[in-house]
Amino acid sequence: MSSKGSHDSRSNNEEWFAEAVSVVGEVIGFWGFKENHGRIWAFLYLSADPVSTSVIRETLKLSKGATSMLLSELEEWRVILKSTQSMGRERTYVANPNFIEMIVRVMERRESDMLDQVVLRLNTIKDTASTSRATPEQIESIQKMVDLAKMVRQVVSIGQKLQSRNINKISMLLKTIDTML
Amino acid sequence: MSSKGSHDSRSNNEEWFAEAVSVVGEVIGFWGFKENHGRIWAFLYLSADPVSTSVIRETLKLSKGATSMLLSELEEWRVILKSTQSMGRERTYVANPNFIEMIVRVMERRESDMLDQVVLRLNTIKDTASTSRATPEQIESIQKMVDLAKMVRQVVSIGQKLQSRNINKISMLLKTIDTML
DNA sequence: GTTAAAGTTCAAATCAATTTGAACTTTATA
DNA sequence: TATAAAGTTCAAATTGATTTGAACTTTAAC
Repeated sequence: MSSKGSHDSRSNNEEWFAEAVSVVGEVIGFWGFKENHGRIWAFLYLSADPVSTSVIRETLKLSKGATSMLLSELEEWRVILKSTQSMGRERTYVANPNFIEMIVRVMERRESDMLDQVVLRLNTIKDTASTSRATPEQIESIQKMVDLAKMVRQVVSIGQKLQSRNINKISMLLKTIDTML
Repeated sequence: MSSKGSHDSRSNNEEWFAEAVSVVGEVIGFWGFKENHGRIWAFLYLSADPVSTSVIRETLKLSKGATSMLLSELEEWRVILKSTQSMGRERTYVANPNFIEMIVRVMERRESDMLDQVVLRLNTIKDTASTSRATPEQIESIQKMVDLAKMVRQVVSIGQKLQSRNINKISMLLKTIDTML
């Protein structure tokens, strides 16, 4: 009766599976996204085959509305992908397996506009301050904040370039940098 | 009447000053801390002299309780420092001017425990999965998540080492890395 | 083109994070 | 050491984020 699809019956109802989904959810939640973004991604990442919307919804105990919104956000960010094969008339999804790409793309999207805006606003503030009775120290402080915002932007842009590389290569690069310091 | 201290009467009631405090608050809030942590830090950073608790409270429109809690958190993180000189019987504070130290210290504190726990939990999950009917692909997926968590830890540790250096040096390092890619 | 299942939207409900303020403790000066 | 101002604590209130589900739109099988 319960073995309609191939997913209920496999590992996704095991203890370790639920725990893994939960850990990833917590981490993603900690890092400023919704816990359920992480849970969905982890569920798909640990599933061998594409998973249908209803299986996601039922396994993770989400409402129809939440499932729809979360899936379209994740897809927009390319953290998950629509699979070509579909179960009946439902869509199915797979995880984008490239961790770095996923993290960086989402970070980039979130931070870039914000950082650009901050630089703009701080520059305007600096101009206004210059024509007011701000001290040179205050102008300098604002400039330092501009510099920091620009530096963070630089880090994000490096992250972008790292996208295509795998974790081992990046780890090696990081070790090299570490010994340079 | 209102010129008891030296702070009301200076630039902290100017438009650009309020705007700067607000921008920093938004950024800090965006980056997972409380907006008021950022507002207090910015206020102190842009003030020439140590600022008393009551001036902070009144300028930023915070309650007594909130002010107390926010200040002790910021101080615990060494984002701000108690000044030796005090206004009457009140404490006064100054900003820790080292941006990088501030950001990295707080990041480090927030992420480190979490990452260690994640690595631990994922390793436990991997063990359990191995003795269950998890596929080799699933075990490998979990291993990749462990590797990622460890890599992020590495990044945090590099950040720690960058602490003492200034923004220009780091910017140059980042440009070097960027061209290496 | 009907129809029924899947997907979307968004206002209301729920849940979580932050702030308040009154009661309390600590501290400094008289 | 008495006292009054500063600082702390934490339960309740507020504010903000997330989720739900009912009404709606889209899609694809017939």
